[in-house]
Amino acid sequence: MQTTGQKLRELREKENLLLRQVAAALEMNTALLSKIERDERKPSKEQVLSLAKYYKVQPDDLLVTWLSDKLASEVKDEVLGLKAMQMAEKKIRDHKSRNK
Amino acid sequence: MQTTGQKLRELREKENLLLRQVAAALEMNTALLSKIERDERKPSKEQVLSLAKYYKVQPDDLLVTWLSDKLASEVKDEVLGLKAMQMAEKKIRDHKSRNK
DNA sequence: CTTATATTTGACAAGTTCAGACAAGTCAAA
DNA sequence: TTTGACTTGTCTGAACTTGTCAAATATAAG
Repeated sequence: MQTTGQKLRELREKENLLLRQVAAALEMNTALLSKIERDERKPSKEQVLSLAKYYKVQPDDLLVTWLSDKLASEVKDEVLGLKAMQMAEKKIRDHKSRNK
Repeated sequence: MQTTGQKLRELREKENLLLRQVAAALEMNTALLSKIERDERKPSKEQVLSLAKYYKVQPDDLLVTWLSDKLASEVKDEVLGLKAMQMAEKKIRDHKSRNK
């Protein structure tokens, strides 16, 4: 199961691109991109979308991973994390069916 | 499906207690407790535990709800929220089995 | 009505968090 | 030992949050 950072690094390496190159194309700092790829900084939604566009991949794939990173990090130290995830899932389902 | 605030309000009303009383017992501001019960402020973990103790209920019940509130709010405006929740759930499971 | 009490609201000060920048560091290849 | 790629440590400003206070509103009772 991959993180956003891992996916981004794979994408970049598959294309044989340098951090410098990608960073420049997206007008972002090289060190920052390095940190993002190593999950030391969380990219913004906009950054994820820009990167998906740049690498020409489905934005949704990256976005789901990115969101799941945020969720997982929220409960990573919590014993009750899994139970909470399941309850949250129900809440989302309910919330959705309410807008139908 | 209830929020932490809703549960707390139910608990208090079941005991016929005033905001003022509960707040005083926990050394917290009345306005703050009011906001927490209406989900206008998110209680800290410590506050949730204090409240559980005060009302003499299973801390875990409240804690799971509290955590799930945080998770749900993280994805509430996201179309891909549900998919992300499911991926996050896998991540948690993996993470757990790794510590076995 | 008037008063008393409970709760809510809005605005703000203080505190916390974190992305992003920069400079210095490591590492590998040549 | 120089060069280029990436990483690391540190700092700052901006955005967000929390808790408090004072004022507003609601509710009940006389």
